[in-house]
Amino acid sequence: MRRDVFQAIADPTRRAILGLIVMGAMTPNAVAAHFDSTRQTISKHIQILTECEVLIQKKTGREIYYHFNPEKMKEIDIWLERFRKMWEDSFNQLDNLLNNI
Amino acid sequence: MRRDVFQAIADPTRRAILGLIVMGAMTPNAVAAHFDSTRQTISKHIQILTECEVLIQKKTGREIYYHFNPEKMKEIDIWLERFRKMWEDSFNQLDNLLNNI
DNA sequence: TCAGTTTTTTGCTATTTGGCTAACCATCAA
DNA sequence: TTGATGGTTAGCCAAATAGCAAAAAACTGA
Repeated sequence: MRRDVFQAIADPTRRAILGLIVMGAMTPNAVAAHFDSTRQTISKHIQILTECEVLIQKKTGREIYYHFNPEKMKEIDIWLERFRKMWEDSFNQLDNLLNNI
Repeated sequence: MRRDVFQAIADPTRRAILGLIVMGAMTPNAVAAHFDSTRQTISKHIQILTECEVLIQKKTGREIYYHFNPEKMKEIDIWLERFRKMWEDSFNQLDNLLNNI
């Protein structure tokens, strides 16, 4: 069972969940209220996000608050690093120009 | 058939292909030489990357050179933007500290 | 034209995924 | 203790995915 951050953010629902939780820690029920899917389905998505540690759970009583973990998301940013220079590099823009002749 | 950049980079083989092609445009055969998979399988991966426009094909004779398209990859960078402040923000580091008490 | 090369397309598998319902724990408040 | 609430797990299904082998295109060069 491959469970890395890249696979985690491949699903649009999971990206939306991350977009919610980054605003502030939430319980699964609170998250599910924003979607049409059942609580069970959302719970599964949250579980996948937790398994690859992009979310961290903190139990308080019977409620579980899920927090966003910046460190894991950073991995994507780091991977993106070597590609980023392609759109920041002005030489590349010249290269694109030449290729489009 | 969902075909976006996020789904495209979910597969480790496709990430590796992108890592190769960003160094310089390549033909499918040249790409396949770097992997254990068959040429057909690599061709399919390249096709998926092309469908979501993270690769662009340029035919020269009977050879097809695949080029990296920075613009599409940029979409990931843009999506990441709102999360990025979480690991750049010094207040968040304080927040992490408080949560770990 | 014809043989050879490069690349894609076409089935065909096995596995994974995302979604559901129903059942199951754990905890809170009467 | 008992019912309600918060959350996960189990079992099932349809669709998508990744991989392969084999066939078909498309082009090159003799």
